[in-house]
Amino acid sequence: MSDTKPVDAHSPECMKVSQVLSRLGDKWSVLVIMMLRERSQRFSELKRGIEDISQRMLTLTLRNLERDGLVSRTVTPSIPPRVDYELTPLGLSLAEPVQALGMWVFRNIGELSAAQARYDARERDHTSAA
Amino acid sequence: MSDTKPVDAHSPECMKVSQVLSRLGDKWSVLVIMMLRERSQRFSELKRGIEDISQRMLTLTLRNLERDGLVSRTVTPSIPPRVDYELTPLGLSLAEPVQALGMWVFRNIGELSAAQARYDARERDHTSAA
DNA sequence: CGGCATCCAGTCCGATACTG
DNA sequence: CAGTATCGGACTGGATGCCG
Repeated sequence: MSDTKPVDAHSPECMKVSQVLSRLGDKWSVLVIMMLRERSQRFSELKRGIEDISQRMLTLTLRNLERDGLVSRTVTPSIPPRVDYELTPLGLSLAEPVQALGMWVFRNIGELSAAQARYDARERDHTSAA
Repeated sequence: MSDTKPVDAHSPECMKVSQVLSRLGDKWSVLVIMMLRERSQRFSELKRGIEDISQRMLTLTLRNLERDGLVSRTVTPSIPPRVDYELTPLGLSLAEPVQALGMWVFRNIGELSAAQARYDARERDHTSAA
């Protein structure tokens, strides 16, 4: 890219980037993507895999991902019904940069936590030094 | 990479990843990071650069980034006061994977929009076919 | 100029209950 | 098993006004 003048926050492109970023930033999307990266899974597998996600939020998250074309939904009309979710090629390709970001965080957890601790400590000083 | 068993959603690492992701997912953080990627900037430069950000949100966003050690804040006690913000090395290194993600979105805007349009069209059918 | 405090609307998300 | 509907609390983000 090498955009020398980088941010035109109003271009449709930037809007889309924000949009995707806020999807990824929601509470569960990335977790779901990461779970599906390995293999397609049923609704209840995902639910168990993530544990403290509510049924409602899992449904909503999957719908959103589906809408973005990142996840596909396959209904098998048996009894009981069975629904499998899997990453589309698009979703799979997204998983890569997401993973890269995850690795960055992983590498820098220490720095991050230290910075936060420092900041909070300074905060406390200011507040208590009244 | 090549983690065969990827998601332990309850590990402190994953919590941190989520945390950072939701910071990036908030409305303005990425925009600010991208603006600072080029050069350090004053509060009002950032404000003008992003335009429809409110003063309040710019302040909050910067505080959060500062807390995470991604941005440093330099006060010059002149009159009128002057405050410069710049990416720390940590923030700069974060900008890379973020940029990668941005590029992914950029490359896939078409797919994304198409998928959304398709989904929404199907939605409308279902709803109107009542 | 930079920033905090207040107030308020909109949204997100969890708990619960019900359906095919 | 998978999903929808409803409600209520918490949080996010915008507008405004005041302060150093």
